[in-house]
Amino acid sequence: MTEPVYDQPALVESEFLQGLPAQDRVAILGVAQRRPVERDHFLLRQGDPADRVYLLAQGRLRLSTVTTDGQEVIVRYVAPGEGFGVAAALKDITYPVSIEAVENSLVMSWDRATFAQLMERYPRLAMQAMQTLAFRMREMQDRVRELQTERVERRIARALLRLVRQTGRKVETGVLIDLPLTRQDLAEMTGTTLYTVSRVLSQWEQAGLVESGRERVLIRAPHRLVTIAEDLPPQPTPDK
Amino acid sequence: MTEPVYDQPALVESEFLQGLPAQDRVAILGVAQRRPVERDHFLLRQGDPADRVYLLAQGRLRLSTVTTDGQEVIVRYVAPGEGFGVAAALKDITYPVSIEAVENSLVMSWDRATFAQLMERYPRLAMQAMQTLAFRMREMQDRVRELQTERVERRIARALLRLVRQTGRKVETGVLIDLPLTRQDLAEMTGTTLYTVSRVLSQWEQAGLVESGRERVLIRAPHRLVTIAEDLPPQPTPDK
DNA sequence: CGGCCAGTTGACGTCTTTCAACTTTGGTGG
DNA sequence: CCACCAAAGTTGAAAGACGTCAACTGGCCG
Repeated sequence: MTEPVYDQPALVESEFLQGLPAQDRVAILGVAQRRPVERDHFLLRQGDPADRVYLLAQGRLRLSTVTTDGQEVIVRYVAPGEGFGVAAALKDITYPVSIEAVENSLVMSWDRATFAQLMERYPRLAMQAMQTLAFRMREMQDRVRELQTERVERRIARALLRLVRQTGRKVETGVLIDLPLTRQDLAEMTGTTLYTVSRVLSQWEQAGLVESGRERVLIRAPHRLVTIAEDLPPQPTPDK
Repeated sequence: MTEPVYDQPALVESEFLQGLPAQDRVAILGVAQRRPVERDHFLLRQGDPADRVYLLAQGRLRLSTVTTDGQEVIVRYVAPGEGFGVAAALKDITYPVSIEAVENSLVMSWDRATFAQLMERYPRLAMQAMQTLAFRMREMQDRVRELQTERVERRIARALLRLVRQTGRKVETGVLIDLPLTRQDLAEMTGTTLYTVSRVLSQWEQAGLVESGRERVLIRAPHRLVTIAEDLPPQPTPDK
């Protein structure tokens, strides 16, 4: 994992470098700093000076904040090809999240000044950064709406479906969320407790919706999960 | 309110035009469309095609979404000098929020293509737009954290303090939130019900913290509200 | 003057958390 | 290779925060 990084599919198809000709992509990636981060290690901690813009080349990261009284909140998982730290490097003095690798990962990064120059030189890059920010903004807004209006069960369903989209891997019996994922993690994503997550998953397991074990969730019936997430009429039983 | 708009303090100090020389500001504002929106009227509705970028010159707006089952969520209030619709016009086909004037207002706007040209011509404008997005992003993240980890009372305290910062007006007995604000509005900002808001405000009124009436909230002891919002040691409780 | 809208408050229900005790799983070292 | 241990998960019971429903008050405006 040392040489051929520039033409990895994750980087070529990356939202981050979208719309840029191959030669510009190479130029931009060429001046990036590269750094491997091992599983369970932190790339940086909440409160560190926000001086770099990042792009994930390989692996998987988790961004989380911890409140003053110690409660953790998972802000999001980062997949290969996604940028992160853009907003912070642009606006803040320190990063508002801690960043941990949940798989062995490789991150590319530019310091703030370099990235500013790059954006100036490649306006397309600036445009992309902006669109990404706009997109994340929208996601956050949706999450606020969810938290304000929806019950726990539905929020968990949505969280799982998001994970399926981002890191789902098809297997014979369904879609596996290809990530070590504890009850606690799900709780921190949805604003509930690990106990409630455990109860909900148990119930779904009974119903044949999912199959879950230690740090592992397999979705057996994604469409039924969707009906829970969207409050559609209960599929198999058309009574009422 | 028809002629001298360009040099209004709200526009000069606007985050939106920050860092631009006066003559560029005039140029940018010069090509803007201007439109008054009367109190209780909608500038646009959730689902309308997102084709314009806006800047509020005067008045006050409320951005809100309504869920499929009819529950409303207030995303934020907009004060003079603030831009809005930037993320949507950049990324989406339709606006994700409805925008209503809570006071008689005047909005400036540019269509998407014009705004793109302006950003190209005045890179500083693009930079500002980006920083604003980054800032909003951070706010949203904070709100998610709040919703996930804090009790209703504290969320209401925080919401009021935010409103104080944005639209507080000093009067003899405290700080008045200078906006028609119902219990329902506060509930939609904090993810609770108007009943709970009413109970909390009543309780605070008993304690001499606030004074509230129909569509009106006056903060008598902001510092004590802060202790509720931040969970500081339960402050030396003076008599009263 | 009547109707309407915002607000208040009690009673009650329920979703979710909290606490505690327990089981299961998987990695590690003897 | 197996036993052990810590971490992850499960589940019952009880408490509590908050939502829901209903009845009521009060101010405002046509």
